[in-house]
Amino acid sequence: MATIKEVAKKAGVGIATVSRVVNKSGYVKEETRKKIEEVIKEVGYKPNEIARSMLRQKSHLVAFVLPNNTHLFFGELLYELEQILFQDDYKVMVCNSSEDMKKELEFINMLKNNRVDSLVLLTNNDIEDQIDPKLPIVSFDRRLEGVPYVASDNYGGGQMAAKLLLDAGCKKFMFVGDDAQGESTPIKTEVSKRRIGFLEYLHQHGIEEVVNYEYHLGNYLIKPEVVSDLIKNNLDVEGIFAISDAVAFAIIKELEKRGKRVPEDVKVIGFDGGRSFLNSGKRITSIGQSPKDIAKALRNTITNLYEKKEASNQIVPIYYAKGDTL
Amino acid sequence: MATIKEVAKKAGVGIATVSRVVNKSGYVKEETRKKIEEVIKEVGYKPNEIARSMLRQKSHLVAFVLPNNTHLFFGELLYELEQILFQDDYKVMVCNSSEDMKKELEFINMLKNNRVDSLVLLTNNDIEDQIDPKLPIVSFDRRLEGVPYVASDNYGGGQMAAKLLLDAGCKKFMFVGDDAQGESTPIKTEVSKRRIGFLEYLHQHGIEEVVNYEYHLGNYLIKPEVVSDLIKNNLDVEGIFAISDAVAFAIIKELEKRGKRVPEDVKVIGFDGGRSFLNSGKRITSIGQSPKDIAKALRNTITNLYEKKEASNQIVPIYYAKGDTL
DNA sequence: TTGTAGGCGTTATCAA
DNA sequence: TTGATAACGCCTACAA
Repeated sequence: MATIKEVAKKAGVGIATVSRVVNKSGYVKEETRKKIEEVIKEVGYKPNEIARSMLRQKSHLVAFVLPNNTHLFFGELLYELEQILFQDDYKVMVCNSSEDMKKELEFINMLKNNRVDSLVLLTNNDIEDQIDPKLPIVSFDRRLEGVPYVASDNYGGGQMAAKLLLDAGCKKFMFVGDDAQGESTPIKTEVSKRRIGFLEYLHQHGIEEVVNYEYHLGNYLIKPEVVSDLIKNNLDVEGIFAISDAVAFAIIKELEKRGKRVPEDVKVIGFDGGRSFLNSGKRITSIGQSPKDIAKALRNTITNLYEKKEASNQIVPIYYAKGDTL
Repeated sequence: MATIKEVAKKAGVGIATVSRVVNKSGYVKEETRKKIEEVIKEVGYKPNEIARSMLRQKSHLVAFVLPNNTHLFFGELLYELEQILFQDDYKVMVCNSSEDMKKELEFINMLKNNRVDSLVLLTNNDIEDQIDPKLPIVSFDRRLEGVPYVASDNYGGGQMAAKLLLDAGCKKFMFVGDDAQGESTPIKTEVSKRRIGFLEYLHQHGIEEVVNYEYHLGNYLIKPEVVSDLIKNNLDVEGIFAISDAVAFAIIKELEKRGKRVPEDVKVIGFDGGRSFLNSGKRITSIGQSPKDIAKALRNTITNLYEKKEASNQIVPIYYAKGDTL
């Protein structure tokens, strides 16, 4: 790779002049510019971004630490984030933690060394006290002391689900989720607010008794046996809100296996937007999160953090994704 | 961020000594080492990887240019590649081109500037003559003049599909794919070999007449009308090989809509491994590609390219992914 | 309008 | 055993 020095020598000028041409800064005689541009084209010179990074103390790199980019919603988020940051000339490093906290910390460390401009963190681990709030971290769907965050309007989504089921005439309700609120871990992700919004809305509308099923967090999967038992023991439920489309899907399958019709006998609402299960025949009615809007919010938060040195949190609106299960 | 200089000053030594401690190179008196290590911990010093990159002329960065990381198979490949390169301390930059050739070229350019150690390219565009073979590029499922490549054994996969359908007793066959061999574009991706392997195997076994349907490439999607017409006009076909699970899925749905039973009346084989359609009720029988093995092959090719300065191509074995449609 | 020189944070070489 | 010092490639005062 040609360097600025070689270009300068070949053009018979000083490196500063070449730099001026490359960066279109300062005055350069037209003739000199022409000459230099010729040489640049000839040798295929491109400024070395690493050297620039060092000088500017800015790498134009953003890291995205997430559990797994093959999870559809996370993948979408990665995609949109990359797309939007591309416009600002940022590159995105993917960092799959596979939910492993040790790996998350390793990433955070590596990134510190790499002087990444910003790190977007998506984690469910008990990592809070290991994070230095001075690092340029932005968290998604999770509040961490001193770290700016972006989250979907999970609470509003829970309320919306409750309202929809209520308006559809349901009398008996159930929530199913793995947000692990409470006992097993001290973690409280923003996702828990789906449950809270749902329950509170129902309470406010006179519904006291709601089946609230909470299973252990892990890989975003729910075990078939668990679903089976759950449905078997609650065959009188008419409206179900599941914490994700994946859980909703599992529930619907089980309901149908037991002879219940969806949505005639039981109505089911998922969360994420229903895009994951387009192949399942039935489109899941869902509370949608927009990866694109979230990506935009993340971009803004990153920019704020970097340019204005101030934290700014953002709640991204959710939307009603009509499907066939309500 | 503390620098080596600050550490040196604080420890009352020269920077070279600190460097020796950090890199465990050269001799350092035990006492000095202790002192320096203390200071390092105290100020939280981490060597700046950017400065190191500049000196070493190596960035420890690999870029993966692909159409879209939300496409399941590509997402899996990204995931596995990231996992495997993580072991070697490489970071992976995602570069979604959205099939846009201009963007692909922009990425390649950016990466040149960023002195990325290697770039994995996955493209279906007519990009061949715009690529400088001197760049550290590794191509997946596509041969480009002078560029080392990794590909699945697409030809073998086509043969395997043919054998399976033949062994299952099918008499009349069809291939459906968007590999766009021929007319509309000069591109010939490795994926075309699925078709070729399939057809050649059948010919070799005395089957002359095979319905060979080729639709236009674009977004890896097949239009419902196209599938509908296709099936309507070929209701006597008994064995179908689709270029991807997505196409296979569309075909199966259409077949069932028209009262054909799968696999009783018509047998269908897809390509990719059937993982994308686990929710569709029926598991698609498929020729599987292993993202993990491909990632390993890519890693090896990258390493070869970098360390031995020589190109080495690799064909990754496919496997039989048994499902319900054969 | 142009060139020289200093510095970004490291590592490696060479004296001391 | 240790410490200056010269790179790595670039940008930006400051001088000329």
